[in-house]
Amino acid sequence: MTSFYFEHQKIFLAVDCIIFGFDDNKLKILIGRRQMDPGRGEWSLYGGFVRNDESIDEAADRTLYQLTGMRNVYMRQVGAFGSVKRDPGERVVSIAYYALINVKDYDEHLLKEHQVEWVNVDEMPHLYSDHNVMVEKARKLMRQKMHTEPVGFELLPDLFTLTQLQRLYEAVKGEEVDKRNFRKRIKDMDFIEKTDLIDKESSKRGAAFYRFNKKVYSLEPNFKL
Amino acid sequence: MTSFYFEHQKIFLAVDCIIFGFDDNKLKILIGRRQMDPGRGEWSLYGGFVRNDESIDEAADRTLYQLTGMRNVYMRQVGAFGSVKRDPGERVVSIAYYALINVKDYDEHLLKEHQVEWVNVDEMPHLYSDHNVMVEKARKLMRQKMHTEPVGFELLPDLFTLTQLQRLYEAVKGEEVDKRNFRKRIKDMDFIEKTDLIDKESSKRGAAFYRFNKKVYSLEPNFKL
DNA sequence: CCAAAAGTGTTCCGTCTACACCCATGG
DNA sequence: CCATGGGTGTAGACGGAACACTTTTGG
Repeated sequence: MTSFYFEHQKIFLAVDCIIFGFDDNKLKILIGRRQMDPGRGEWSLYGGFVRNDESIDEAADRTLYQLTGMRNVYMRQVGAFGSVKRDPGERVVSIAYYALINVKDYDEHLLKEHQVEWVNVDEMPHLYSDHNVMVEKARKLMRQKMHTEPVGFELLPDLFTLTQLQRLYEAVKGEEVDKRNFRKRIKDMDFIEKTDLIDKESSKRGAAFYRFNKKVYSLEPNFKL
Repeated sequence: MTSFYFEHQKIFLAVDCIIFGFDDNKLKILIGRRQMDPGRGEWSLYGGFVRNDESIDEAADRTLYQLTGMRNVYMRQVGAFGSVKRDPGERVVSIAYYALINVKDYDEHLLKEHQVEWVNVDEMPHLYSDHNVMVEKARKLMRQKMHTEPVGFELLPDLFTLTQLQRLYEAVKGEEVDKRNFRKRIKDMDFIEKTDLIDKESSKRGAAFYRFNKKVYSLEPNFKL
């Protein structure tokens, strides 16, 4: 009965990760020098092959874990990329995923171990194969998501100041936003809670730390920025 | 050198098509009874396997051509679906695509030949495997697209009346829209051109036929509905 | 003559945008 | 004492939503 399948061809299936981080008021992506042929030495996204005993989402999670040691990271599929000649070696179809992580959670040692670096999204070098296309599509999807769902907090520490949050949105949009209008919108969202804690790092006066309250959000999910 | 690849596993890769049509003021999808095991007899999207010598987009085009005999159809990727057990027979990862076609261009004979039917999107039966999930995601993406890019015309004849266009948007949104506001927005878009032709079919008075002018649109692509 | 769809503007309201000054503190 | 970032309200512009009547003609 299953012989039906075997008229057909199997194909290598990979995942590639576009890992976003936010640091120094800039949106960044984790990329590295490819350590294998073909394309050895070229800038590249981090990726891996999909195994037969795991879903594609699991393959993405596993690949991200290999690189960052992090689990339960916010990841979303960007899409499948399947030109015949996209990989110079073999025919490989790749499914791109983007991930949002807090740069501070990332173990610095791993940067060197895996030969990867945080690179500003606006200064992306030429990447291996079709990876630049993946990055652009990921940015587009992520930007959309950021304005309709509270996913930006994945890129920040648990405690953040409103200025940090604003800078994040500016980095994602690629343009400055008005401070008062921004804070007005924040006030309308009860799930962005002011804490008693004060950040003394970034200013002399000190800025209130805020926190995203997931439970409050789930009661009335109305996010708009 | 390429031996690097062969540590890894190959996987069956398929495409599934969500084919949208607009008829009788309803948004419809072309589905059929599965004619093969596993799942024989269940409602299902039309699909096919990706070959090693074609891109995934080409596989989608080819699959659509097999079913409809149509080329150069508007198609967009919905995403990859890759649970381990999504196909009861073998491990198959599938990439879903949605297509927009004009129902009138579709050869009725092919309906019977391939055992497929136009089914109202709001009355979708249970479909094989994860096909219902694919359909929902396709609807969501298509709805978004319809409001920001002039793709609705793919679902209509070359000549259409404003009422037809409005009914289409109502079907996609799932709610009625105001006739005057709708027509006001149309007037702002120079690439939706009134012709001298009159439709006498749908009303006694007769309604002006309009046409989408692709060239005018490309000069100043500002679509919003 | 009437049912059925085509066609046409104005007002209101809520939302978004622009905009400037005082505060607190570390150095 | 001053440089630096934190924090706050209002007015005007704009865009979207609501809304009703006249026209044409086939049957």
